[in-house]
Amino acid sequence: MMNEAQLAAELAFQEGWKDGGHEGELVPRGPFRFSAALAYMGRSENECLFYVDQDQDRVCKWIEAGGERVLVEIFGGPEDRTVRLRFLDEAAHGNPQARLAAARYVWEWFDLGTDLDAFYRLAESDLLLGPLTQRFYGLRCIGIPDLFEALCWAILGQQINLAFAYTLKRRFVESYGASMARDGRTYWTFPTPETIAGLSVADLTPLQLTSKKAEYVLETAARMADGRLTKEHLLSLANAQAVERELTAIRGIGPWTAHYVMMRCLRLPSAFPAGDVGLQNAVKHLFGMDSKPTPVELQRLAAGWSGFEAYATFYLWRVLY
DNA sequence: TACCAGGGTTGAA
DNA sequence: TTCAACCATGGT
Repeated sequence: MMNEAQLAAELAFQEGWKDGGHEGELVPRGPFRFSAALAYMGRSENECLFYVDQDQDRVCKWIEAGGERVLVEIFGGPEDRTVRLRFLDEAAHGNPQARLAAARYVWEWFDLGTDLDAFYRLAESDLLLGPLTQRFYGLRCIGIPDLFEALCWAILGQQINLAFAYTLKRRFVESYGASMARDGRTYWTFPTPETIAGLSVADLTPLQLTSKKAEYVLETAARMADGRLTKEHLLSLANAQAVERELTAIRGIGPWTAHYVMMRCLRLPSAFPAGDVGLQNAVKHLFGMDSKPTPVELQRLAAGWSGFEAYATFYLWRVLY
């Protein structure tokens, strides 16, 4: 069952998606620049779940969605303001279902259903955010639509630098994900909860996960594999507090991880990883402070961002990463 | 070589 | 309820 917000989101997608057979176009709501998305996506050379082409004008991904796997090339439309998809599998050309699933995935991934104007209006009078919305105009909060992938990525990235987090993800994906070779490239999909749930700590520690992280990932996989934890259930909860409670009840998922996933997967606008080191460093940098702001100081700043904390966080991160 | 990194759990006070 | 100790390992 969809709630009201989910229904509105679905209608916006259907309005925005123009299926043209072997190609298609997504028309976002409100301000958007494809190049801003791509600049963010190309930040790590070590990304293993999609390719950003060297001339930086397109991204290719083997998308797994709605029971379909589709190889898609994603590039900018007229004036950088829409997203165009090219389906590289001939099978997809005769399969509207697969094209729809892939388009829906990209719509969510790029957060094309959010009207940024509301965020920009709020940022106008904000000392910190105002300049950022001009600098990164049209940037969407690039997400992680798959819940298991989002949770694993957040857990893997706990308390380590981003470069090493990417290395861990690559090892994890290349050890237990599915792959397909095409045009000299290997495309990977993220491991399924079912696959990971069948492993033990000893299978994961050789990848350089700490044994704690291995336990956390296995526990998360087990819960998703047997249906105790689903994205649909989390989305059906009444409010962000309830989602946070549900997530932090899982060993290895604290407030930071919960809010990170609420922000990048569940798309809750008020998600806010207040203890995040990157967030603290961004504020320190922008204000020219001698030391990082405390979580309390950060919360005070964020009081003016009510309802847009997630976007504020993403724009602040963009300053450093 | 220290110190830090897009944290979390545990157990004592 | 709060807080320090501990976890462990690559990057700089």
